[in-house]
Amino acid sequence: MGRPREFDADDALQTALELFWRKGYEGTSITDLTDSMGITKPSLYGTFGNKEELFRMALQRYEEHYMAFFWSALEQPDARTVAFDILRGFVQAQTEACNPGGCLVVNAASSCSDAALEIHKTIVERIQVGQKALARRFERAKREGDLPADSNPEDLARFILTIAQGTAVQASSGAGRDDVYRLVDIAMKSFPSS
Amino acid sequence: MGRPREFDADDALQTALELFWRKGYEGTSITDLTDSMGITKPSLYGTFGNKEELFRMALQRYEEHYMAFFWSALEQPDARTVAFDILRGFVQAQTEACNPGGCLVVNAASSCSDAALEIHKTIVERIQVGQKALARRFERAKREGDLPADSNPEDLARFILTIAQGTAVQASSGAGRDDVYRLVDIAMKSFPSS
DNA sequence: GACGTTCTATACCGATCGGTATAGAAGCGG
DNA sequence: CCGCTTCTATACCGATCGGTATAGAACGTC
Repeated sequence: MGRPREFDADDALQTALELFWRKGYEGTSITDLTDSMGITKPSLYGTFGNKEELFRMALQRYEEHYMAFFWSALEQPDARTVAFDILRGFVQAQTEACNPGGCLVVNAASSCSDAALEIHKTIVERIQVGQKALARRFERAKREGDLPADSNPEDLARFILTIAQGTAVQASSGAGRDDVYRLVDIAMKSFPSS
Repeated sequence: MGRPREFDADDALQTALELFWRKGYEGTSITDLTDSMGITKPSLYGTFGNKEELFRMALQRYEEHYMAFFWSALEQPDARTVAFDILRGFVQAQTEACNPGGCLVVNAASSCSDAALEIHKTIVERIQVGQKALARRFERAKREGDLPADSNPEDLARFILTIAQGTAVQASSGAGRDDVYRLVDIAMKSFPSS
């Protein structure tokens, strides 16, 4: 009942996601958003609440649409394949020509004026969730004899995600995909096997 | 001649540097700056020009005071020591208790509203300068037989700086110094020797 | 076709953004 | 003490920030 909205909320959210991805949370203004989404401010606030809620929805969409590879990589049979798939997945997302460069999470992790403290906390928390999940996967690998008995799963998880975060900065700075792929190959030499 | 200024410009610049370091370029407002520096806006503009010039001066001071280890590391005798010293130096600066977390350059590299495009360009350029210098050092090492003949100096330089950028994100996210030191040790396993 | 509901358009809100005009206070050489 | 210069304090500038009040337009229901 009532007047139907004249825009597709999903399309609009996707547009917002891309803006936040490219310009960060604080670097993206409401006017930027409404202009690109092709809607007016009351429509934005009526549909998405406010800027912070909109960002959180965009973040969730980002994880679902662009970070899905992470959770499927965890299901790979051996630790080395898990690590390699994760790194390749990150690089692919960060350097896709049709995507903004870098990583929405890493870009947002650095923007931290006092007003955006809550956003920053959320971002850090999302990173921790991924890191913990990867560490648990590596613990399992260690139990299964898939990683050496003297290896430290937490350290390895931190290592892999640090590489991913570093490549995000590289991608934001204009590094090419092939450059970063070779970098992943170098990093993987550190990864213990069997 | 004329009335002498009532504050120490160097102290004020240091304060500005720490603010930019912690909150990024756009996350730091003029009011934040004047409050922390203990001076008024006309004094700030009279002494430092404007916000962008102040940031550039802070950036220069940052490189001189906190990134000096980079250039002295380049003078180490072998490539492996160069790489290791650079990584340890970055981690030390990024996790020093009396410093803000992370890296001023990396934090600023991600904040990119339309208004800060020039700052972003400068930041990317500073990263490239360091990366090129390191690549040249590795080229020399290759000529000197210090690195394998089939190694790629540019890729190795990118690898080292990617680790440094990744650890900056980790440090901004609250990782401890020892955690990151162990991470450097893992990364260094990838580094070719002799 | 009137009604209640939901969306849209315009115009506006106080607060803050980076930056500055103006006037007075503090030092110098004469 | 006097200019002259330089810094400081207050008060202000237009623009933009995130967010909203109000009125009208577009639907389904009765």
